[in-house]
Amino acid sequence: MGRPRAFDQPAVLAAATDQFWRRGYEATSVRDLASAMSITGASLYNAFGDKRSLFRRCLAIYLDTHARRRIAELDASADPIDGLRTFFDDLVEASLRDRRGCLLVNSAIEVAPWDPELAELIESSLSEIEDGFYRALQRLPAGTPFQRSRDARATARLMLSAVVALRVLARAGGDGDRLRGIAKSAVALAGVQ
Amino acid sequence: MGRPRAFDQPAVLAAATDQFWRRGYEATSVRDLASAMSITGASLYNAFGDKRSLFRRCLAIYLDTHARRRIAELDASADPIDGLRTFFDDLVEASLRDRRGCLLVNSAIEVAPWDPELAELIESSLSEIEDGFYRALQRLPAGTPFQRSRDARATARLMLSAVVALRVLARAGGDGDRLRGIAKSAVALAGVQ
DNA sequence: GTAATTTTAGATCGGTCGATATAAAACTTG
DNA sequence: CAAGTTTTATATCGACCGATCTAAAATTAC
Repeated sequence: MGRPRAFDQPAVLAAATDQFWRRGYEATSVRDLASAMSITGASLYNAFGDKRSLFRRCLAIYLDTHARRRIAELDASADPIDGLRTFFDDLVEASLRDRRGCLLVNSAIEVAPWDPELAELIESSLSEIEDGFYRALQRLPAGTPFQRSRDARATARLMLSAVVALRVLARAGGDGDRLRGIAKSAVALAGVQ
Repeated sequence: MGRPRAFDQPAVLAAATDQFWRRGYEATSVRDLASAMSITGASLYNAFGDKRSLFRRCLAIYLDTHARRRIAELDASADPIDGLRTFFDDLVEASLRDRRGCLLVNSAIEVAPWDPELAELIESSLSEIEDGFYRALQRLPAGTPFQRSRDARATARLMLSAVVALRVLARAGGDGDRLRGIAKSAVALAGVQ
């Protein structure tokens, strides 16, 4: 069986993800990655293949541990409006605390135009978020002011926009008031206030 | 006073802008730029200084010729709702036709976190867009359904979100239905439908 | 025409890029 | 312990990075 790996795979993948998340794909060199992961370049190529393959694994892990978790919480909320409010409030808080933005959104701009396979992964993740909002809107009681006036699919798409833009603006250094305004309006789309 | 430049400055700046717009800052090399501008590397450095200075000029020109133009048209519209509808319909059309996204939004993600001076330029441009929406909302007649129920500043911020996200999603290859749904909901924020 | 000035073109600087070759070190299996 | 296998560390590959130097070409002012 040969010599076992000396490093903890999930830990070094998390370190690589952090690099890609902060710096982006192009600006992160293999040496940056190896240094952040505390392994050598040879070990990196040996264990993960080339830079792109490593990025793909990091993005997939990110989507599982960050993006899908929030949607699952929204689905699990007893009241959809409470769920939406929690979703956006948490997202604003997290975005103000951590200015890296969202690896999914960052990659949508930097990677998707040049990598059809990753573009498909990114596209399907965005659809998962949109669909999560759509399900929350469908759960609204029949008498809610929302139902009479708006198209649930189009509204879910504007909520997805709010998520994307929150992450972009937070990464660019936007102040908290703007982010909170976006969140407030996004929740209001569901018909409250 | 010496030999005059052989190239057309606005034209080569437009060519450089296109490179940065399509490929991003990091992935565009000085040789890529010189080739696209049909000048040599030495001429580039001679006329525009280093890569960052050239980028700064390209971004400033982009903001003047693309971003501010749309806001001015919104301000000039007779009916604010018509103006908003035209704004978003045109933006969707342009985004589907041209998948480069928006240099401002792309730069907000790639450049702003690492360049405080450019971050300030980007931030103020985003504010100009937000303020344009705010002015349109303020122009709505007093009896409009919008005025009673929503906060104009927060609504303008969600409209800004729609612009940002439209550009991100278009660059990532999102289909037209999603983009049109965002535009529809964004216009509906003003109280119609 | 001459001198001064500026832009050209091409070569090249040290440094870093992604990726790999080599071989020593470390572990499993028999 | 010995054979076999895999991971390590180091050095290095050719290519490209941003930036600059040199010198020829082109134009001005005098």
